[in-house]
Amino acid sequence: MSQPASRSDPSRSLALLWGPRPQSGRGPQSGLNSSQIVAAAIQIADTGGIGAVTMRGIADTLGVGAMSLYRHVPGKDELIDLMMDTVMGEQYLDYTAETGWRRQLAAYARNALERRLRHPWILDVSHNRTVQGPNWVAVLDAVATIVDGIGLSDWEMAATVELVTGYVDHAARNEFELTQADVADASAVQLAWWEGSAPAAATWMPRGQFPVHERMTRIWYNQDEQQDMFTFGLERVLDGIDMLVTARATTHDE
Amino acid sequence: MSQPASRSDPSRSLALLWGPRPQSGRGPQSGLNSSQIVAAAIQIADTGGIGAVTMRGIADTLGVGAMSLYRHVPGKDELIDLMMDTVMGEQYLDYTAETGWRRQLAAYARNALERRLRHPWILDVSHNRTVQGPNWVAVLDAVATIVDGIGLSDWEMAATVELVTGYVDHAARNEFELTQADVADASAVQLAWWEGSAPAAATWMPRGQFPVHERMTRIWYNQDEQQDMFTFGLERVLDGIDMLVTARATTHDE
DNA sequence: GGCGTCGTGCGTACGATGTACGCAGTCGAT
DNA sequence: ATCGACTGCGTACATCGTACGCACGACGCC
Repeated sequence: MSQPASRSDPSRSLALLWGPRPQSGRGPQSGLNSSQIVAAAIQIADTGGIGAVTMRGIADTLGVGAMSLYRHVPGKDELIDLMMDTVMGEQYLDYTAETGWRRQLAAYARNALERRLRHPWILDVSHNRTVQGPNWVAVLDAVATIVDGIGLSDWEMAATVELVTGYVDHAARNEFELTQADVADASAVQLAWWEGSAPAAATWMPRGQFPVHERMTRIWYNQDEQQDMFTFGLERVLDGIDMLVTARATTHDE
Repeated sequence: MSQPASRSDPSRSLALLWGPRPQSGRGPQSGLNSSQIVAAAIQIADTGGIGAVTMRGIADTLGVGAMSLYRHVPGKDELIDLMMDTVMGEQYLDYTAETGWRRQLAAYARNALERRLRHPWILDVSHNRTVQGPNWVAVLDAVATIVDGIGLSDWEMAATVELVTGYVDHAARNEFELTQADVADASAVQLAWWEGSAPAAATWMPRGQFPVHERMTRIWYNQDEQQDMFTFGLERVLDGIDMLVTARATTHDE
């Protein structure tokens, strides 16, 4: 994929995401379409991460030639935009079963976390790609609807949605990292270093120099803590929003 | 750089980050060292993003051959670990000039935001790299020290630090994105689409289908709003933490 | 039916990137 | 002086995205 240096024309992605599906013309009937390509790409990403997604790999999975993909998807950038919007389609949109904005936001957050953990490569797709397709927009609209009418200004609503979605991304990232074998390995190595149990640790580790950090390290590197940490952080964020909403209601009452 | 698929042995990075600098031996005196390589890499990244950092590019900048870099840095993964820790060294560590944990956390957050905006490529380095060097650990220790002794358990402290640092990452990402020409371009295109002013918009855009999202879009895509949004979000987070700290103090008083 | 054009699949080739391997030369220890 | 450690780096290779153009099938027009 293109690194965060530059990317292709966003109009190409927008046309793909929102435009009508191309109708068959005078040429031979195609045995391939963009949905199949996107699905294969998602499957590969789910298994091996975003880095494992190559045009050749997708072509192999589909049993076609690599270059034939380009008849249906203009480029890899566009393909990734399509992938992102496709998985966005898995996001639950209706939270009215929960009463009150707070419960609804919490439900959204948990659902969003699940989806990220099911497709953790989402977290590794550069955020330089803000081309939003129908599913993505629907999700944002659903979240924004939760905080609509609770007494916040449009600006505050926009900032609140951003705060919550950003929190989910961050939390998912942390939780996912510790499930990765190589990251778990790195964490284990570092934890061992800090605890002085690694062979070379005694040579270099400045034990005692970062006392608070040492106390925190055992918690940060413990995979079993992450679920509770998600809840902790979410409650803090919701508490903060709650204070604002309450202040708004109080001001409004006067 | 290696995509989030797998990465090199973390011990190599740890040894580089924490171990002693290699002493000159019997060979010719080297005109090159890892610090120069890291500095050149950071300069390239600051200018063109993390994607612009290539071993050949670094070698060109330093006027040496690409392969000679490998005498000093085992691989690109390790180089990036070094880069990360080096810029971490720019983070201010002493916030005692501010009174109270809340002001101190806010000061840390602002300083951390600045650093990220100065080196935005940080945000694009995969978080699969959790190998922490001396500077990184010092930063975490400093933040953790701010919340030490305010009545939270170790676990709560760890979660609080995670919440705040995650918030800064997310806020920086949003703020930085909108300064990027290509992202600004994508945003402008999309905003035009949503406002119906783009040439092809009338054909495909489902105007009216996502009413709340449409109201939010103008705010989200407006670069001038981001600074205020950072403050908004930070205050909400700090409010949430404050509620907990207050609750702890109240419980303690009883 | 024949011809021309559109549309599909895809092989070849190329630029870009990380890095394994090994050569040539310098330096220090014996 | 010799040998081994150490440095710089050229060559080559694997991998990856994709430009270009060939071959063939399908459709519309005459």
